[in-house]
Amino acid sequence: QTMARPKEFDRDEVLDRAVDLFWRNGYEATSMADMVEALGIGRQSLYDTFGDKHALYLAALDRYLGGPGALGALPVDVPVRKQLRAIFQTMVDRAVAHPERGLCMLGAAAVERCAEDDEVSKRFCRRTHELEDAFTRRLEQAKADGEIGAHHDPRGLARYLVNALYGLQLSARAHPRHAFLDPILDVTLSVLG
Amino acid sequence: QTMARPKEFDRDEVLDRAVDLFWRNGYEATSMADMVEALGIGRQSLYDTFGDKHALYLAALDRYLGGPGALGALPVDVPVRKQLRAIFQTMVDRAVAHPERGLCMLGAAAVERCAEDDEVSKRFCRRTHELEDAFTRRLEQAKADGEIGAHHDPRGLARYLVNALYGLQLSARAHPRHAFLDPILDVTLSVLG
DNA sequence: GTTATTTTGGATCGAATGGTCCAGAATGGA
DNA sequence: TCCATTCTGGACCATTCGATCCAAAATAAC
Repeated sequence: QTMARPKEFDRDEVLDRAVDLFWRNGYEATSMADMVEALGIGRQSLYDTFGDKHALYLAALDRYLGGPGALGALPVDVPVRKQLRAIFQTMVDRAVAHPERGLCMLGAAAVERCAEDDEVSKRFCRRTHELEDAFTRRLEQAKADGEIGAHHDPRGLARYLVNALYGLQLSARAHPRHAFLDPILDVTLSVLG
Repeated sequence: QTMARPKEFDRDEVLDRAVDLFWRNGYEATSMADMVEALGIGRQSLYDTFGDKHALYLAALDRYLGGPGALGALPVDVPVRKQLRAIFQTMVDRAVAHPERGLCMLGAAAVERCAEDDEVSKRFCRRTHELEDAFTRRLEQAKADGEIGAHHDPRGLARYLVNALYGLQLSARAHPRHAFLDPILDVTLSVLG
């Protein structure tokens, strides 16, 4: 077989720009014309590479989930309070640094499209679960190590933390400033005692 | 002047249906054709009464804010813990009862349109402030009454509560079930001591 | 060099969009 | 009764949407 003409663009590079655009403007508000312009590739190349708009959106969402939205590891050799504080602080820092895009592309996707898009819904539920499980495991370890009191319920605590993290998504949109968001973290993490 | 032919529909009734549609599908995903069909009035009547789509959206949003999304009073003669628990529980109950529409129309509006719509942004910031102030005032009173410990910071606590409330918006979308959401409330409210 | 295959981007498609026009129906005042 | 005014709903408009077509350019295998 012949290899013919090679692509003139890098797929992942283009996808990153698509992530940025969808992240900032959402699905419906982003037209394929906007995409062609922002991606800097031809219309036909775009359709050939990614399929239709919906497929491009899912590809961008998955790229986000494996990149900026990736689930960091939770090593057990770090004090749990410091660790959780760092995770939350990172989220706040990102929200303050990029107020124009929401805190989390997946969260925005869930709000906009969960009702009409099972693929988005599936990813959102899956990621919510992963997040909850990661927190739960870490908190169980912390409980076993005596880092947190024995009266704590790791699973409930984990859900609580995920909920707080989700709350930051909206709080950050109202006030993307450290002076507003940091005190929320203090109270949120104070339940660990 | 003559009065001519009276309208055949009730403005608020129609607006309620518009709220329901925008609430469920968002702004971009709702077409004016959908609106005409769902509202049961003629296209021209719709435009004559509310102006264009954007104006209709803002009218619906304001109707929501004065109706289902209205800020309840926070009387000081009710135990503050029971009061807050009731507020949060009401939100959860509503989310469980209507999983197809998000927890709060304003929250969805903020996520979808804040970046490109100053009017929406303004309403979201204003309401966030109102909510925070209402909680703050109630918590200050509770502190003065000795209902909560003297070490608490009412303002920080209020922001924390608003953040938790916002978090429910997303948590409820992932799992609109009491078994999942109720434990979150327990932990959230446990910071009051 | 020739050829087969692929990329590329402009042209273009039908459908859907938000919005307007207009003729006719319905009403209250004279 | 007649008229002025308003409401109503179908027809209609220009634009934009997502998506496709097609001819020209570019490349690897032969």
